[in-house]
Amino acid sequence: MIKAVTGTKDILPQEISRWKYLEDLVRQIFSSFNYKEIRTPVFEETILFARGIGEETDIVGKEMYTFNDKSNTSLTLKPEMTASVVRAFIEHSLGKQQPLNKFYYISPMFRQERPQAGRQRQFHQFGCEALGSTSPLLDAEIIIAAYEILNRLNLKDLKVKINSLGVPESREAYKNILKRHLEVKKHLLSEDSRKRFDKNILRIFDSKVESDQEIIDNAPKLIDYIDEESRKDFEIVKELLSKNNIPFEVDAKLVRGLDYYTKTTFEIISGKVGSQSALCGGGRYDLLIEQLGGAPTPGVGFAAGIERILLACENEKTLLLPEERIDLYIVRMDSELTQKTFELASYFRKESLKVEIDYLDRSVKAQMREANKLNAQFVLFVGGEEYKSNKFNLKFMKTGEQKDYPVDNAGEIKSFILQNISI
RNA sequence: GUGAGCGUAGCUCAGCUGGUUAGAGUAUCAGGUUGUGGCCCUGAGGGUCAUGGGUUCAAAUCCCAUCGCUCACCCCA
Repeated sequence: MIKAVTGTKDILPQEISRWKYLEDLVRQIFSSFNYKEIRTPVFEETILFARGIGEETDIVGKEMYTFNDKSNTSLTLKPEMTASVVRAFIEHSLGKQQPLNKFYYISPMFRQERPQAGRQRQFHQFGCEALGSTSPLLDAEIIIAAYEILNRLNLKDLKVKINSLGVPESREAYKNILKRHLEVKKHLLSEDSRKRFDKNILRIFDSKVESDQEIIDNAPKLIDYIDEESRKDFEIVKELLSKNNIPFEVDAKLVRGLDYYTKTTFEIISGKVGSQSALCGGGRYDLLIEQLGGAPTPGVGFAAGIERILLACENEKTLLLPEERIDLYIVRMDSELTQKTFELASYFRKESLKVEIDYLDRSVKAQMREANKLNAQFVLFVGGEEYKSNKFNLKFMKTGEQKDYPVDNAGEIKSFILQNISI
C-alpha cells in the first residue's frame, strides 16, 4: 500500500470543518486590521532562504527540502514565509506604491525534521508581515491580532512571552559581556551549550538542561543591555499590550532561532500541545529587507502553527462546531423513478438547497436510514400511491409530520423547506 | 541526526507463561411482513495477526532483521 510520506498528513472531510472554521476566523481578524492576503509559490530559489533565514540556523543547515530542477537550479520548499513575502515585496516594488504594506497569509510549509506531536514535515501556518514602519504600534498590533485569534478559539492555557533583542550593535556588545561572564563556567555547561558558546552564544538561553538553567539565571540579561531606542520602543509595546488587556510576561531568555530578528520578539505558548508548546512566534526584523537586496525597510511579523492550534483546541475541547446537516433527502420508492428523482434533486440544488439522493438502488428503509445519518431536515418521497395521484409526500424529520404536494408545484415544496430549515 | 515504545478486521482494542477453524465493541451491508429514519433485535461480509527470516512437532504469541507509526531530544510553528 502506498502511504502518505513520513511527516505528511491527509486532512480528511471529517476534519475539514475545523480547518475552515480557523481559516475563516484568521481572514476575519486580519481583515479587521486591514492586512491584505498574499500568496507566494511553494518553492523558491534556495539562496533566498539561505540568505534570509541565515546559514547558521538549523532550518537552513539541516531542515530544508532542497532539490535541483532540470536546469540545475537549486530550489527549496518554503520552510517559512517571511523570506518569500519580502522577496515578493522587493520584486514588485510594493514599497514604492505605498509606504506601509500589511500582508497576511495561510500556507503550507516544509521542514525535514523527525515528526512528533505538533510537528510535521508539511505543516501549515498563518501569519502576517507589516513592512515599512519602525513604529512599536505595529509590534503591539500583531501580538494583539495573534492573541485575538487564539482567544476567539476559546483557548485558555495561553502564555504570551515577549522580549527585546535590541539592535545588532547593542546585541554584539552584550554578547561580549555574556561571553566574559560564562567563560569561567564554560566547563560546567552541557555539551550542546558549549557548542552554542562558540556558534551562537544567545542560544544557550534556550537550553532545557537543568544544570544549565542555574548558570543562565545568574548570567546578565540582554534586555538590560539593549540600546536606548529599543528600550523605549519596548516600553511602548508593553504599555499598549497592557491597555489592550493582553496578559504577557517579559521573558529575558526568549531569544529565537532565526537570525533576522531585532528589537521585539514574542511567542505565545500553550500547555496543551505536548512538548512543542509554541503556537505562535514572531518579532521585528528591521534589517532583513535590505539584506535581501531591497531598500532599507523595517518589518515585523509572526507565524502561527495551524496543526498545533487545532491540537490545542482538540485537547481543550474548545471548538463547538455546528453539526453537519443537509436540507433535503429525496427517497425514490420505485426504481422507474430514478431519473425523476435526479431531476428533482437538480431543481432543488439550483435553488441552493443541500440535497442528496440514493445512488445504490437501495430500499426505502435504507434510504431513510441514510437520510437520518445525513441529518436531513426534510425527506421527499417520490413514488407510490401519492405519485399515482400526482403528488409528492414531504416529511419534516424533526417532528415526523408528512404532507402531500402536487407534483407540478415543486416551488411550493421549496418555499416550505426554506421557511423551516432555519429552525 | 540520537533515544524509547508500539505495529491483530475501516476504527478502538482482547488474545495469560507458544497448542489446533483468530475474537469483541463500533462502523459497513441486509433483514425485523406488503411504502418511511432515529432506539432495539437478528444475520452477513471484512484479517497473508506490518514484512522477511529463524527457533519449535507447533508461533499472532519467542528471537533477529527490515519497514512503518508514536513520543521525546536537538530545533522550531
